[in-house]
Amino acid sequence: MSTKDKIIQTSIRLFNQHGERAITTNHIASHMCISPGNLYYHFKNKEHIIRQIFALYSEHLHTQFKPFQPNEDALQNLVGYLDSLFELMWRFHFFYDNLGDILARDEVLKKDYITFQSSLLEQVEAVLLALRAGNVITIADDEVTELAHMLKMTVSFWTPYVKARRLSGELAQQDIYQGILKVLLLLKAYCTSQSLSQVNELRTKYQQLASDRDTV
Amino acid sequence: MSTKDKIIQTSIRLFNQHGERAITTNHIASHMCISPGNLYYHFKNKEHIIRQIFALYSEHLHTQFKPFQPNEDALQNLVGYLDSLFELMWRFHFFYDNLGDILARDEVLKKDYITFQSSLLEQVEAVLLALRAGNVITIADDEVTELAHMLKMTVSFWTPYVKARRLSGELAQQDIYQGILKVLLLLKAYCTSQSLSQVNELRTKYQQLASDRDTV
DNA sequence: GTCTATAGTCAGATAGAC
DNA sequence: GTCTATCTGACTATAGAC
Repeated sequence: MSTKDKIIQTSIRLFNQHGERAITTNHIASHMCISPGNLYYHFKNKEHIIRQIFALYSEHLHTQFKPFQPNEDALQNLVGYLDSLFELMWRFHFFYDNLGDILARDEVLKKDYITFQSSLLEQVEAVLLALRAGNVITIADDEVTELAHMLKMTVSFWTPYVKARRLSGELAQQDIYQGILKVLLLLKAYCTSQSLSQVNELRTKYQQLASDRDTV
Repeated sequence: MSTKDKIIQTSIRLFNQHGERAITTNHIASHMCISPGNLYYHFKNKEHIIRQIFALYSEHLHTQFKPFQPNEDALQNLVGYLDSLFELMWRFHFFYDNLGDILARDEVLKKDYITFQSSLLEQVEAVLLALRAGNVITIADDEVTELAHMLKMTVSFWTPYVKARRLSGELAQQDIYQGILKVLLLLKAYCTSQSLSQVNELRTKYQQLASDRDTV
């Protein structure tokens, strides 16, 4: 792996562990056993490191989330979608721990973020409409956007919500499953009578995956 | 107003406007036209200012949220509860913009926060049970806690969610009403057939209050 | 209680040798 | 590409006069 890539990977790990604000460029360099000067050879400054991480984040999201194929099972597609989404939240949750602060310091990143979130909203709306077309949920047109926002907010802020409620900040895989359960809770309210039992089975599955802890 | 109180009020205002990280003790002092030395006469450091603000926040929450009286209209009580909650979120939203960071820097505050959130969760659960007792909602016992978490998360992170999606960070009263609508969306899914029309009326009311903008 | 002046600290970033 | 050495700037906090 190139030094540049190592800087990115180390930064992601340290940011997630200790928070973006607590980790300085010196910390990143010393964790990699390189000099601060070397780090600055590869990146103009800390903002540029974060921009690069954000690029990975949005790239991952765009490659993972293909639109549903009409002939596929809508519910099964949803499960894959959720898993990828929360995998992403797991890898980049530091970003949402400090979202306001990170965006306030970098106008360029903020613009990219807003653009990206707009397109993400449309994707989520498309998923909801596909679920409706597949008879998985029933939802009025004028509630689609509102539910999409709720889903997006839940996925974004679930990890900060969990982390804030425990003393040692470390996140576990189980916490992510709890978040998936919250998404399913949101969807459950819109399920058709045919899909309700399937969604309940899904919830049971994730409850088992999450059950190593008694949190939440 | 005492200098000490003015420091608190000015801090809240500046934190909400520009973010807690961006505002230094020097900013606070110079905005009040007092010296940094004077500020440090009244507060040991910035952490202590934030602790004091958190004390106001939790005090407000505890005084505003009386338990329901059994003979009162449960739905009407809920509306008052929501208004107070979002008033609080309006006044202290800077806290949730940077929650992870603020708590990571102050162990004492973090412990207080966790304790407070625990008791808040119980309050929300009590409200849900009261709504069920008042035939406003139907909900299974094992979903009460999960829904309470969703409500709490929504109220906490609605403002950061909104702020992150616009370039000028200023929040408007309408944004708060959009948040109330999200809470009502969550509850609507659990409404009884008797209460559904009332909740829909409530949603219409808040939609009008929020309609000066086309956001969300 | 309030001021001025300043010490201490540290993150962010650069210059120039190798 | 990488290092050492160093600088700048900003923020926190204190000392001592008024």
